[in-house]
Amino acid sequence: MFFFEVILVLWIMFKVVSVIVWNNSPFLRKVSLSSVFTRHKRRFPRSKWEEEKTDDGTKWTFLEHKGPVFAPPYEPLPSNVKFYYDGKELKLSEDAEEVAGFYARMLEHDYTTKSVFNTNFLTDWRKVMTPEEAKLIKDLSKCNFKEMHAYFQSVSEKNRNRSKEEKAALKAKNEEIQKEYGFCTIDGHKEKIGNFRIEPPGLFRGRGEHPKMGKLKRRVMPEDVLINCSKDSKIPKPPSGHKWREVRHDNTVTWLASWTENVQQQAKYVMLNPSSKLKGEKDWQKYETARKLHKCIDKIRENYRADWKAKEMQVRQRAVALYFIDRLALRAGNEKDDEQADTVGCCSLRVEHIQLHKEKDGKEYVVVFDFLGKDSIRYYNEVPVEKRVFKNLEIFIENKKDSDDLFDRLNTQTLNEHLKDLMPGLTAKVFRTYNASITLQKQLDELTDGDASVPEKILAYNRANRAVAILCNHQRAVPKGHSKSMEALKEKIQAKRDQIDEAEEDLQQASKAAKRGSVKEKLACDKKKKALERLKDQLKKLELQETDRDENKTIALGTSKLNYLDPRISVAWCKKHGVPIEKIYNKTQRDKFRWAIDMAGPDYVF
DNA sequence: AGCATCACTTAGGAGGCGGTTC
DNA sequence: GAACCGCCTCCTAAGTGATGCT
Repeated sequence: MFFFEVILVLWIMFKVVSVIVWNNSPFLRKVSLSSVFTRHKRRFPRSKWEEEKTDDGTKWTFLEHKGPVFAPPYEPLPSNVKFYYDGKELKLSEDAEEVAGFYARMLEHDYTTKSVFNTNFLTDWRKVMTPEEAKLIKDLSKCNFKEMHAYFQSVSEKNRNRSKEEKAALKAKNEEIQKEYGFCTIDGHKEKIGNFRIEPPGLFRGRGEHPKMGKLKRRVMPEDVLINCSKDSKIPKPPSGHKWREVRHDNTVTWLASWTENVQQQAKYVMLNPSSKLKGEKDWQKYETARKLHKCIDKIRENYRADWKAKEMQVRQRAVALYFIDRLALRAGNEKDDEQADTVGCCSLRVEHIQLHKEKDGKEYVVVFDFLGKDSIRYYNEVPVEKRVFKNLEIFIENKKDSDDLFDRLNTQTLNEHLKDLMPGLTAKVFRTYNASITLQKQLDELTDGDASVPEKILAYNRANRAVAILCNHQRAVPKGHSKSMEALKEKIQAKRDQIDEAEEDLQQASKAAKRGSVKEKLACDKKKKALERLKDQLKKLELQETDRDENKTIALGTSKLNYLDPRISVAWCKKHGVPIEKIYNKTQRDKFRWAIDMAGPDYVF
């Protein structure tokens, strides 16, 4: 019976903590009493039924907007810009010309060297041709797009060289559109919309070896578009002569408009900007879930380590997968069909993606991961693991082909179901958020010297950020001309050093003169001292810049900053160390994280 | 149960812009 | 005052995970 008392006490404690956490929500402060009450009711359902009834996933009660902005209509080429087939000039029909233009623009891109891209393009292009055109044009290598390509280049050149007035006029026009279509009214607040422009037609640019690359993404018409808004709002007007596919009033979703894209048959949505309350609240919740994981992570780790010895193979696989997700911040790895690029995450790893080494480079039980993850970004990592993990992996790959699933008894659904039992709201992706944020916090503690200058502190911050980006495998292409710009920087540094040497000699002379000399000479000496100090400061700055830039060349910091790092950690660090928040977050980021900037004091801990 | 669908978050690249440097 | 360069914004693809449907 003691057992039940413990459970009861724990339950009450949990409830009390929930109320405290809930009432600390930055989003609650300006909310009316009635909605607090609604929320309160939602947190304390009297029954399962009432929970379902009240926590019905309502996202808004009023939503009004002007609908999306459509891509401008096609402008035919000037008649002097010609297309040739098999050496002969050919005037294309408008539709065929437009699609040819999509290809012509990409002539210098890598895509046009890929046969999948070219085949898909030709197939789809021929579908929009007139029967005569389609009869003639059967071989892409006989197509000459060069004049079209040159024309587009000249147009963008002209655009770049627009006069000040033209640029200003264009900017004003864009702001006008932004003002009219870029905002909506949701529950009494004016909020920015994220993507209010409908995607223009073009050629599908899948990432990696995508089987659909080069296919035609056709023009979206109002007749394709679903509008979502309040019944009692001003319903957006479709462009004249057109009508919407449907107008609905679904307040259980957050999108304002949607359509289905024709290449992959995927829904696309017009949604709110990250600065909106709706998105901010969701973001805050995400970090609160991750903090909850922090509180029980030790238990969960214990739990999966124990499961490495489980009798059931499914449980063992689950435990090893979870270990990878936790320790290496791997993604869950949903199944994919073969209409997409072949990429994997943890649960979809295949035997061919790992190598087992009993010993490698002096380390025992090393697992080498080598696979393409999201966006076909390569994940390569040599990881020494516990012996038990290693032995399990040996069992998992026994009698399997390279192309077989490593975790054949496991998928993301079963994994997430298990996680839900360990902690409410826990899914595989929470581990990524958790490990990213906790890593930032630990690294900041470790790397920040309280006495250092602000630029040095910022370097420390970037290094902590970088540690997270490496953990999450956030990569980018090496910027064009990186090595060149590094050399230039090195030269600059050398020049600065020479300058300093010179200035030092100068100063020595001046100080000699000052010792015996006049007031004037003393002043001159002081001046030189200051000049030297300035030079040294500049050198330090340059050297910091050098380290920062080189360490960063293949690592993208933005993704983790935007999606994985609890902003309150960064805000607290800034406040604690006197670093202006603008040094860490730009305008967009400050808008997105306003809730955290307002909320976190210097003592916030994740 | 097993899938398809839906909604929403996470992701890197392109291209423009604005600051810096010569 | 032009060239250069890095950063920022926009864009949209590619994930995750819940829910709906058969």
